[in-house]
Amino acid sequence: MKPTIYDVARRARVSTATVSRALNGTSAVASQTRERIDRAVRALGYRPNVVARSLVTKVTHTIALLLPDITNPFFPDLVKGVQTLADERGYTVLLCSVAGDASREEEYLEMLSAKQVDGALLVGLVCGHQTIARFARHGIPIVSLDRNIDYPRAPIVQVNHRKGARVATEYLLELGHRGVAHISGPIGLRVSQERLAGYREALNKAGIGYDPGLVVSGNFTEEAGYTGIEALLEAATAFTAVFAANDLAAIGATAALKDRGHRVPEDVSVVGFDDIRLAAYTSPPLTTIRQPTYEMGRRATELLIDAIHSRGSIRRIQPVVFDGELIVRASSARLVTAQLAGAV
Amino acid sequence: MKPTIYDVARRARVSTATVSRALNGTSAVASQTRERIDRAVRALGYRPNVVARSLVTKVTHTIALLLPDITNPFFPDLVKGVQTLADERGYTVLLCSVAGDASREEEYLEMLSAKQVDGALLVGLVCGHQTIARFARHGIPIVSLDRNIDYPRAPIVQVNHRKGARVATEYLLELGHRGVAHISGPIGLRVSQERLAGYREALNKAGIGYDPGLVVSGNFTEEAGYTGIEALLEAATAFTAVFAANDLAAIGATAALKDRGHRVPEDVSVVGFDDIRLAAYTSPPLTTIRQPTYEMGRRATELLIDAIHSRGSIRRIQPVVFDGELIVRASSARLVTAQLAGAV
DNA sequence: CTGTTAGCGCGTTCAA
DNA sequence: TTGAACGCGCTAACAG
Repeated sequence: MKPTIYDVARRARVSTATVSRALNGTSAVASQTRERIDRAVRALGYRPNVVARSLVTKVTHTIALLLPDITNPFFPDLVKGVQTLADERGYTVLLCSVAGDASREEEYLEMLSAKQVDGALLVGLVCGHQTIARFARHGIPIVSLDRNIDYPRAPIVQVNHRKGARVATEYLLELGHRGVAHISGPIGLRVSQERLAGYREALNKAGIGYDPGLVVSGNFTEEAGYTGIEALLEAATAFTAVFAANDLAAIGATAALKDRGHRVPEDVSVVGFDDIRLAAYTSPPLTTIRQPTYEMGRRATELLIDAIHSRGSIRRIQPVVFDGELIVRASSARLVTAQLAGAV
Repeated sequence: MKPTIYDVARRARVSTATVSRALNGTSAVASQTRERIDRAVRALGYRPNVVARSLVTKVTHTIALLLPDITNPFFPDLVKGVQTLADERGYTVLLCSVAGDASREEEYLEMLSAKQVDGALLVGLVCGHQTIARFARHGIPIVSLDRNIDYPRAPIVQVNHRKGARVATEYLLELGHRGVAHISGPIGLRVSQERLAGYREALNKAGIGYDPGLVVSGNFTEEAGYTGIEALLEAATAFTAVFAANDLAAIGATAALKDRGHRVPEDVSVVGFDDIRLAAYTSPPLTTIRQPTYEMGRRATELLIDAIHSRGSIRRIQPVVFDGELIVRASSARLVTAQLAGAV
């Protein structure tokens, strides 16, 4: 049987209250008493039962991290950031993959409330605002990452998708490209809309009219990038560059272009978004917008833990927004006149 | 305030014991009583406090997953497998990144015991056997993934590294290569040793003497692959192929070869190990040995949960070993005679 | 500085 | 089929 605080108390000839005080530093304990207790603890190999402790203190030192799918290359770095900061602050993290399924998200949220987690980090959830609000009303602090939510007291951390997309598109424009296609994410997602908006802003500023025929929507997968290019090629509107809403789609797009006999970047330039690890190693290496995912994970967790400690006394916080950074690699190149004739 | 079982009992005009029985199906309750309880539960939005429940039942329905570093591309799929099965069985997973640091591993193990997790999945830990044994003696079931441990009652899941390495090397040999270099992992790790052993077995079977000058050790990183090739080139022992102990190293090796003006695979063939997602997209796409990581995660978790349910009545289980699968891509090619002259 | 006494929210005897 | 009473292991008053 594992020793309890009672065993320690008996061995050290004190009350359990004193043991508790010695262990938690709650109030002063005579140094000789403390020593007797320490000895007893060591002799018995005693470790406080945190479940019992949580029952009375109401804190579990556990935070939940909800995200769609850990295998999305965008997430591991984020998780590491969360993990690292949680660790520094003495928290432990419960990982929940919700698979982009609203009902699963809701189930998990309910369970977390039952599990008495101290806080939750919500990444890219798709469930309705009221689901989140209901959860938050349980009194559990939340931080939303990469997703706007209505709940007023929840800090939000996100990247400036619009600006990143604009920078990417402007870069392509500066290289001389005029026919710039875009493979967007799911049209329902704010992220997709923002990136599309950034793309349009850049075109606008350059005095180039927006051509819906140059935009296809996908779902952030390689397949979507591939079929997106196919659709674009069918549509027959000429283009010499494509800005994909994420790296995976850009990679699929590159594959499709190659399969159709177009060289990247000689015939068509490709730019992605995210700078997943893979991006540096594709053929050709992918020009993209880097998201500081590790840092975002850290920052979001920091906000969450701060919120936990300030127990409700949180004023509405300004969203923390990170800027993406253009990483130029070999998948993009300056437009040359010969290229125009062969524009696809 | 969140409603407790007492609130439900009062509202349904029964005792808390009856509410408990109705909720858990522990023993029969009259259908009309049950209905009153159900109504009360819904009206109050009651959810049992699992912390309190755990204190008495001693089970938390939580398992811990300890691994070195989630950003290692080898892990996300594994985590997903774990996650998926845990979910199916009603378990939740606590993620712990131990960073390949033995003392951190030990700290975590202690904490997990205090947190009363029901079981732990240990992946690639580096701490001593006695540390694990001490933890296991707390009565917490463990499953070791990709790491042998002495503790007799712990199931082990692993891939046949030796066989995979042998298959990879044999493949290179079949392509006609004779000078096959190897970039190993840290020499202290069993994984590294096994893969090295597989490499040697293949050479042996082909009647090729083992040349220590063709083997350099790294640490499974791209950098290690890069510097490994540099060292190999300095050493001046000619080779036309290299088998890297993992994909990351293979990618680094490829980069180094290219930087030195050698073409892959025309001048040197490269084969990796793991088949991380990235492998299909490098330039050239990497030939490698695929590990069924998702399936391994599932299986390991299944074993763990079975162990939890059979509470100690577990006999020593045979290790579950998965075979790797050779995935041929463009980084490897048949040796041509012209190549021999230019062997590096 | 220390001990006594109450709970925290549940599951689980033991009677009825 | 139900309720009263107790205990899980711990922290938090309140005295002394």
